[in-house]
Order: sequence, then C-alpha cells, then structure tokens
Amino acid sequence: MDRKTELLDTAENLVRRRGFQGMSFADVAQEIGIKTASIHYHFPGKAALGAALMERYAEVFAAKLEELAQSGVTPAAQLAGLVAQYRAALQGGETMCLCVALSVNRDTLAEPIIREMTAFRQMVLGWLTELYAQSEVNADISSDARAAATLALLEGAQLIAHTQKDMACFDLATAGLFMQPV
Amino acid sequence: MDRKTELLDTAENLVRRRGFQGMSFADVAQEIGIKTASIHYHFPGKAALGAALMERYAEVFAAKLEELAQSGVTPAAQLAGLVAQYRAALQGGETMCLCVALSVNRDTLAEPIIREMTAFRQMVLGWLTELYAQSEVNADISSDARAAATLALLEGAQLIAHTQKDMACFDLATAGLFMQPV
DNA sequence: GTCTATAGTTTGATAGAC
DNA sequence: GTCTATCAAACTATAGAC
Repeated sequence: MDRKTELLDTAENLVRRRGFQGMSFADVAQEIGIKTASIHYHFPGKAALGAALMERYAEVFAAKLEELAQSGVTPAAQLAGLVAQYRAALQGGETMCLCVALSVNRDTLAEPIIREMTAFRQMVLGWLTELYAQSEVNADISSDARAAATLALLEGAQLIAHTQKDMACFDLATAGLFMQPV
Repeated sequence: MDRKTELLDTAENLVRRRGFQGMSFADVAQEIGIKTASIHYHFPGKAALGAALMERYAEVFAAKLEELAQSGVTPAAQLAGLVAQYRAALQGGETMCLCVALSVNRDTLAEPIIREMTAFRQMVLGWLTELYAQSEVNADISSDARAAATLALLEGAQLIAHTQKDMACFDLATAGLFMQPV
C-alpha cells in the first residue's frame, strides 16, 4: 500500500471517530511513523486532505451501491444491503459515516469538501429514490420523501449508536425499515 | 441577563453551529466583550462549560416536552409539536440540536457531558415511547423501536439540513411522520 | 468580576538539507 | 519522500493586580 493511501486511511479513521477538527497532522503522522511535515508533500494542506478523503469515500460507496443495484435481488434485499453498509460503517460504534462526521463541522470546512458531501448524499438519495420508485406501495408519500427519510434515519441512528458505543441503538432505530413493504 | 447566562447562550450558539471543538474561549469572550480569562471565573474549564451547556439544554427541552404532554392535544399533534421543536432548533439551518452537535465529538468529551447527552436522549425516547404506547396502531413494531426511529430521523434530518443550510431538507425527510397514524 | 500578563501546549504550515 | 528546524497563530489555563 502506498503512502498516500496509508495517509488517507489513517486520516479517515480519525475523522470518522472525532470529527474533522479532531484529526490533527500530529495524530496522523505519529500513527504512520513519519513527521507532520511529510504529509504536506502528499497533500498541500488539511483542506485538500479533507476533500480527498470525502472524494475517495464517495467513490467507494458509489461502487457498493452500484453493485447492490446490479445484484438482481429484490428491492427489500437491496434496502437491507444499504442498511448493512451503514451498520458496518459504525464498526461497533467507534466510527461514523465520513459525511456524518463532517456535517457538524460544516461551517469550518472549505467549499470543495462541502460540495463533495452534497454530491455524496445526492448519490445515496438518488439510489434510494429509484429503489422506492420501483414499488407501488405507500403511494401517499413520494419516493423523494421516503428516500430522504431513510437517509436521515440511517445517519441519525449512526450518531446515536456512536454516542452510546452500542450497536443495539442502531438496530433498534432501523428495525422499522425491514417491516414496511418496499 | 446575568453574565453566566450570557456565557452559556453564546457558547451554546457556537457549539450548535460548529461542534464542541469549534467553540473557543476566544470566540465566546470576544462576542460578549470580555477577556478569555474572565470565563474561568464562571466556569473552571471548557469541560465544565460543556457539561453546563448540555445540562441546561436538557432542562429547557424537558420543560417543553412536559408542556406538550400536558397540553391535552391528540398524540398526532403532540408528535407534530416535537417535530416543530427540532425544526425550530435548526434556525434556518444555522444551528443543530446541542446533543447532535456534540455527538460527533464524543470521543474528545469528558464523561460528565456524555452522561448528560445520554440522559437527554433517554428523556426524548421515553416521551416518544409513551406517546406511541398510547395508540394501538402499528402493533407489529414496538413503541421502543418507533421512538428510536423517530429520534434518529429527527437528528439525521437536522444534520442534512444543516449541511445544506436548507430547511426543505428537514421538511422532506420528516414529511412521513405526519402521514402515518400515531 | 474583570483585567493584564504569561505560561505551556498544540496546531497547520514552510524552507531547505539529505 | 522524508527529515530537521522553525514559524506564527490559536488554544486552554493560571496568578495576581485592580
């Protein structure tokens, strides 16, 4: 694994645990075993590192969603797959989705990274909207609204489970997703 | 208004905009028009200030929930009242619920403040659970699970609306709460 | 209650040697 | 690519005068 990837991995882990401001160059450098000055060779500054983080995260996530959509399983199973992704991202409550972790610090972030966050959520929302649009159930609410509710539920469930360091919080909050017809 | 209240107000506003680490003594002092050293007269340290913040927030919120529960309106109207509280807390997308703002920084916070956060959520969950327990609808899912889902949805909707600075995000995500029978 | 002064740490960042 | 050296700024905090 090249150094750049190693830097991204370490930084991502820290941000997802403590938020953007909770990740310092000193933390990252020490964990890898280099000096903080070396980080600037790979990334011009912290803002650029943050943007690269969110960009990579969105790419990897998009690939997983694409794989799910192409898998040929039922819509309900696809939804379950998405929930499983958000569940896995918790890692026992230690980490959150990168986008969730960055959202609170939004006002301290540079524009490029905010655009990446917006694009990430648009991607998930688009995927969910298409999923819900396939079914005719719950015609009293739009696919857009259902998608927005599901994403908000997943992000909020992560937030609560992370605070409590308890996956049961996530499971309880998301249980309803499996009981309503997709 | 006494100085202590002024300090709490200013600090709360900053934390709810940028997270705990985004609130500095310099910010708070400057906005009020005093020096940072003066803050230490009212609060021993930043950790104590944070705990006081969450404690006060929980008290105020509990009073509002109590008022709602005593109002004599229908369960659906009570739920709408809670959603309105979370909506108002957004202030156009500028601020989030204090507990939401603190959750991401959880690993950098002292124990007392985490206990306050847990107590806060337990309060809201208890209120919601009782509300849902009153109705016989949706017997296929427990009141506990419904309450957990609603709280997670509200917190996640705040997170997204704050990132986008767009109340429409919150409204879209929470629209479904008003369409299912309580 | 607030101030000045100051300490001690951490932070992101740069220049230049190797 | 990584290092040493160094920087300016921001941060929480304390002591003591007023």
